[in-house]
Amino acid sequence: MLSDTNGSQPKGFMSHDHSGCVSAALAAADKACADRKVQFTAVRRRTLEILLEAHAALGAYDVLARLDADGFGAKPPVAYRALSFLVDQGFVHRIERLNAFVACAHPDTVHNPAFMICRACGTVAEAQASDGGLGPSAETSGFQIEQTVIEAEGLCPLCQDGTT
Amino acid sequence: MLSDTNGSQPKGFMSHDHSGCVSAALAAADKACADRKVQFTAVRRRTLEILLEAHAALGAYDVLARLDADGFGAKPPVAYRALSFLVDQGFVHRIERLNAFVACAHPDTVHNPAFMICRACGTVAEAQASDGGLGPSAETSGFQIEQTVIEAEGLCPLCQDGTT
DNA sequence: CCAATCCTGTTATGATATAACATATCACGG
DNA sequence: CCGTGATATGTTATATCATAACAGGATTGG
Repeated sequence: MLSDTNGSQPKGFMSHDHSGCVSAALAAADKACADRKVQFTAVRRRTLEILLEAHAALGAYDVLARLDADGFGAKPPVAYRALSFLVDQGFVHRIERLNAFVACAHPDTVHNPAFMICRACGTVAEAQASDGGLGPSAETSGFQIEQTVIEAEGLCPLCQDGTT
Repeated sequence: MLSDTNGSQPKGFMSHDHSGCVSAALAAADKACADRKVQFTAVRRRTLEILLEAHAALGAYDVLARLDADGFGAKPPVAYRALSFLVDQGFVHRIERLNAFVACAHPDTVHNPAFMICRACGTVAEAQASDGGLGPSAETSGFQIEQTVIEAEGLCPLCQDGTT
């Protein structure tokens, strides 16, 4: 199960002061939605906030439990729809490997995200991606790449000690 | 469903003579298992054969249905165990994006696979991967990469015409 | 040929995700 | 300010993907 509720998780893999970054990210999302004329409704805003606070990848049902606790609906579509909106807007990324969602670390810039997933502690760090070396193969075969998922699994610096 | 004993399914995205490649791959797996002293049992062999014949990514339950039809067990663990063995041995890859499995296109060489997935026809082509450009980020942060999933989604050459 | 190990198949359940529908809210032109 | 079409919410129900735990059977190696 993916869950993590405390308020000071590593970012990248370095600990950092996390106090202001939730509200900053929310404000940025507010602005982006206004610009794009899409509705940043209460569930959506709260869903993003949940992911920002967790500062970790959460499963849809983890998010759902929190939304439920806050008085939003308790049924899966409530969470999936909000998450899907946030992913579409680029505020959140889906981690295929974990069937989980994580708040975007660089919501303001267009980017092709890649992730490093610690198999011991579950922390997910976002990095800038390349095309995964697929460019040449794609060109040779005529495949038209629209999106590339890049997810590395391994051990984060903090887990390289005792952990197997 | 053994519909594809004919000789022209796409490989990569180019059609190719596919007639001998199933038995060749099975023979290679036979040998590899003998070398490694692991049991290449009937379910496992048939599971690999199913994926080779399909020459496409199949879900675990698709594989299971075929195994069932062949008189092997009909319950999920039967398929998941065989698939998990084949993945461990490197004969099959899991496509995270599709929750599906595909026979390895280069079973004899150690490789870091990457995939191109056509969103129109579902065909999956295997290519050689890089680390997805994560090397620098990983080094900076001290993350120790063990494995990288690289899956590109887009349109294969055959689907770039009328298809949405 | 016995025992340890590995493999198979089962029951049962858990975890993830979406379809389809009814109601509510919003955005905006009239 | 009100109607109307588009959008969002919440529900029921169900689909899809995956594994834990156990009993019995096959293999292998002494």
